[in-house]
Order: sequence, then structure tokens, then C-alpha cells
Amino acid sequence: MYRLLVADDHPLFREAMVAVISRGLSGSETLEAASLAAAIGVVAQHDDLDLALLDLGLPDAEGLSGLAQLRQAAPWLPVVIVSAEQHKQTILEALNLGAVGYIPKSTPRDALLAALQQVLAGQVYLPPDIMRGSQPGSAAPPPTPSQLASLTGKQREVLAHMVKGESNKMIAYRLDIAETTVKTHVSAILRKLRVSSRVQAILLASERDDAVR
Amino acid sequence: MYRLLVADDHPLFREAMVAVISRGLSGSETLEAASLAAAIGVVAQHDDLDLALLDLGLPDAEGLSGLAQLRQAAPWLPVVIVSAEQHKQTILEALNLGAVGYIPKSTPRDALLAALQQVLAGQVYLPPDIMRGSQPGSAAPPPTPSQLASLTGKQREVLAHMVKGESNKMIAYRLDIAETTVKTHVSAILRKLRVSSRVQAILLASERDDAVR
DNA sequence: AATGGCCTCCTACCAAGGGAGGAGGCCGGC
DNA sequence: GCCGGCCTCCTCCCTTGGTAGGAGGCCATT
Repeated sequence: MYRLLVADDHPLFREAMVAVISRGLSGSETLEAASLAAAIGVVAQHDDLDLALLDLGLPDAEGLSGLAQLRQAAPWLPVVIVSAEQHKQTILEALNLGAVGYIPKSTPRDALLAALQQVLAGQVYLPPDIMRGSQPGSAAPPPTPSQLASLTGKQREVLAHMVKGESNKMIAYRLDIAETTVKTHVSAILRKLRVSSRVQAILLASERDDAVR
Repeated sequence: MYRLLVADDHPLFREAMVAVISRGLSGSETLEAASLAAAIGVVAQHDDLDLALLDLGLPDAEGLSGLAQLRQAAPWLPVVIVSAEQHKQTILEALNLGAVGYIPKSTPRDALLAALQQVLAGQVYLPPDIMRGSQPGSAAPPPTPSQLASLTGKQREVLAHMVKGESNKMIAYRLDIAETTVKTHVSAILRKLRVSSRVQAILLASERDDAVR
């Protein structure tokens, strides 16, 4: 009926998930991947998948960057995040990155099944608690507190120029360093901020540019 | 010797300019145009022109859009901007649009002549003060009041996704159109917003995203 | 003295962004 | 009807962005 991909590094959890699916969505086929790289490999060869279940915390994908990479590799593939984490901010960012749902690992089996059916039907599934809380923007727990703090001095400096809309070449000129060096810094920034493009880094940074100024 | 086009809506100024040219560049021929439309008509029929002097503030051309149109109509034709304005930002944008020089109307006759000879020789002429001022980025005037309003529906839609940090590919997926179409829209957006990169467009739009939401 | 972090720079390579130009379909105003 | 704006899509081409990996210099801690 459906073709699903389960990407999780815990074999046990994968098994459980597959069991739930095979029992609840009879006739469905499941593929498995123990790493992000494997998952990307799978989706590259199977363009007929209906849904991917992606665990946050894969060894080769730090958090949401895995989602970004997977979505990049296969924009046509709906992805549901399956995670132990439940921070509101993480969930919102996942949606922002194109996830069609977010399923906490603590979800009971029947609710999990319902959630899967919901996203397979084209809906978005979110844990009930996140939907009832206050507005996404308001009174949110310090969303991205520490990632900016982990940047080194030069990296912060480069980021400040990025936020002004400057190209790598311009930044190099302004800071009087080589463009390749700027690229090095930019790559480091993207990695630390766990995003996959300059634009996302800029948006993240300018949301709370307090840290940059 | 040279064939020049003087596009300015003030007859008096045109005359003065023509006088300077005929005296300083003996043997040169000058054509005149009192509007952008006329200028475009002239260049369409004279493909042997060496240079166009374009006034900003022509009645049928709002500022730099006149330059854009003229350059579009005749990309082979070098254009020097002649303007009363001297805002640094305007000058930079003019160069960005392909102008080969920028001559303030306040320029004394001999300097003006020197400037013309300079651009006819293939050089770029800029008012001396601009070259020495502080960084281009600083103290920029709030340039964009209503450009967002000039965007079409789909363009606004695409921009809204850009602002969320999505790539062209993702936007194409979301809007269910081809990536090339997205690129077309993005190009149009950049042109209308008078910026030269996606990041700048995003920053501009999200400054006052009131227009996008 | 050695280690490790940071900054610098490089090559090489691949993906994404953006411009130019052309083309067809749709729709609304003249 | 025709024309112009908008949306769609394409090809070709170049620039920019980003990753990978290696390398040398500086400096503080150990």
C-alpha cells in the first residue's frame, strides 16, 4: 500500500516501528536506514517512497541538519521527524525545514499509527501539547540560546557581515582576508548553527542579532 | 568624430551640454531626446552611437529604471548618468545597472569635458567625492518604500518562501512549479527590488515584511 | 616540548543562484 | 480581434556558495 523509509540508528526502535507499520498499515513496505547517509542513499534509489520517518540524533547528522540534507536530497519526499526531544523551537524549525510532522518517541502505539495515517493523507501531525501552548512566537523558551555563543570571534565577525547581505567576496575585502578564508568561516558557521545555507544562517542570526552586535 | 546622445528634458540644459561637446570634441555630432521614450527611439535607429548622456529625472522614467530600460534597449551603448542627485547609493546602483559613469550636474565645464573624454576612452568616470567617502554600505538612505508593491502575486508568493530561507528547489516543490520558473520569478524580484542577490532581497523584504504577509 | 584551538590560505570539485533569450498559453482591456 | 501583462518552462552560460581536505603559523595551556 505505502512505501515508507525508517531512518533510525537504533535497530530495536526501527524494528518496533516497522512492526507498528506492518500491523497498522497492512500491505505497506518499509525500508530501513541506520544513518543519514544510508537514508539519502535509499531515497536516491527509490523515488516511489511515500514517506520518510527520520530520527533526530543520527550519528552522522547533528539534529536538524539531517532533515535539511534529506529534504535537499529529495524535496519530493514528505518527512516526519521522530524524536525524543520535544522542544517547541525544534519542532517549529523542523516544520520550517519542510517536515510534515513531528512524532515524539514517547507517543503510544495507537496514536503513532494515527499520526502516520494523518501525514500519509496529506495532513500535518504535531504532538498535541505543542498545539495548545501559546503562540509560536510568544513567550517561547530561549529558542537558540547557545549556538551563537559557540562561534569564535572571527566567525561572529563574518556572520555580522553576512547579515548585512554581503557576498563572500565583499566580506573578504572588508576584513582584508582571502575569500577562501571567508568560505572556511562560513562553512564553520553553518555547521555550528546547524543550517544548510547562508540564508538560513542569516535569518537565524538576525532573529536575535543581540548576539551579533 | 563621436556621435553622442543627450537625453534630458530641460531644453536649456541640453543646449548647454551640446555646446560643451561641440566646442570640446570638435567634429562630434549630437542627437537629443527630451524623454526616455524618445531616447530609446533614437538609439533604436542609430546603432552607431558612441555614448549616451542620460538624465535621471526624465518625466517618463522614475530614476534608475530609465537606465535599466535604456540599457535593455541598447546593451551595446555606453551610458553616462547625468544627474543633480549625488547619493552614493544611487551612483552605485547606476554602475550596477551598467552605467559607465556618473556626472553630477554641478560639474564645471572643463571637468565635464574631461569626464566625457574619459568615458569615451573606455574609462569609468565618477565624481571625486564618492571615491573618497566612507564605505558604500554606511548611511544608506531608506531606499525602498513601495517597490514591494510593484511585485506581482506569484512574485510575492515566491518572495515569502525565500524569506523563510528556502532554496529555489524547495520553493518549486512547495508551489508545484518548475525550478526554472522559480528562477524567473526570483530574477524579476531582484530586478524590481533593485538588489543583486537573494540575501539582499530577503533582508529588504523582511525589514518590512508587512507587505509580504 | 607538545597539544590543541584558532586563523590563515590553498586546490579541487560540485551544487545552487542568477542572467539572457526565446517560447507558448491564458486572460483582460482596448 | 489584437495586444500586453502574467505565468509557465526551457536551454545555455557564468558566477557564487559550500564542502573536503590539506597545510602552515600563532598562542595558550599543559
